[in-house]
Amino acid sequence: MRRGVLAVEGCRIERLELPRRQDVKPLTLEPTARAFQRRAKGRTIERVGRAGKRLVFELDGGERIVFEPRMTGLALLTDPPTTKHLRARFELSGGEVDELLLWDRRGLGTLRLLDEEAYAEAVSAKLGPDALELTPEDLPERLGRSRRAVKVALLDQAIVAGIGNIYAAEALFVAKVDPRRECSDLSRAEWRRLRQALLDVLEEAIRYEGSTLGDGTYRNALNQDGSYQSCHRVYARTGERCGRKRCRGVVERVVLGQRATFFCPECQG
DNA sequence: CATATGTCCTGAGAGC
DNA sequence: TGCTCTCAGGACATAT
Repeated sequence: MRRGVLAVEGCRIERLELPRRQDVKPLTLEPTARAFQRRAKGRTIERVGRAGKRLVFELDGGERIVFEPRMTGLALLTDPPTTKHLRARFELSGGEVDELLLWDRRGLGTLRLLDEEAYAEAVSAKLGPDALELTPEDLPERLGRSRRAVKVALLDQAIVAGIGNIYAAEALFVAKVDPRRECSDLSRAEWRRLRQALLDVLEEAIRYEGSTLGDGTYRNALNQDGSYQSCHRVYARTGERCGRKRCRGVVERVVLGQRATFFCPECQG
């Protein structure tokens, strides 16, 4: 998502529109709309960064705009999937593109404008190391004594930042680790495999521009489908044969920590 | 302190 | 057709 909107770097925010409709709940904003618009206006977006799953627009002057898309939020440079769920429109000047749109069907996402202190407190301090920069020691150090199911722990952003439900399931499959296993039961070798699987799966998914599921949730910044869904080994493949050579298993679905979890009970020991 | 659960919101698809 | 039910790239407040 970050790569798709890199073109807004160097752009100046001329105006921020926050469309409101009575048939959808307004975007969760901090601070309030007027203050947000006033503080954003005239600022230049110096850099587009990322904090786990959040998109971070670093402004001149040190403030940051943080977009947290949750399930169905998108950042776009072109027309969104529907106009009904357009949540914000930044009118830009002086750069490669002239607008940045934030769209969110379910509206669970948030948009915040934070000074450096608030950012450190409300964002940085709440996130563990980034999943793409995990060291071999991070997982065993942070989870080695936890009694939680390993899949639930991987989704905890304070442990590791950036892992979502699809990629937790896929990485556990690649690493041959049962998602239901208690963290404290995993061996060093399993933690090592899991780290490598997370890096591989996430990097591959980024190259494929994410997973567009059946309801068309995730799209890239140009409102095009991602293609990683065709690479899913277990996610949403309940009842299908495990793709691993010589494995006779069938993909199962269980619920762990309120989230659907897919795995092969045969080869994920 | 660590871990579990309910809740926020909208729309698609299944089943009757 | 129209209804109800379940489910969904997530995170947080609150309870235990």
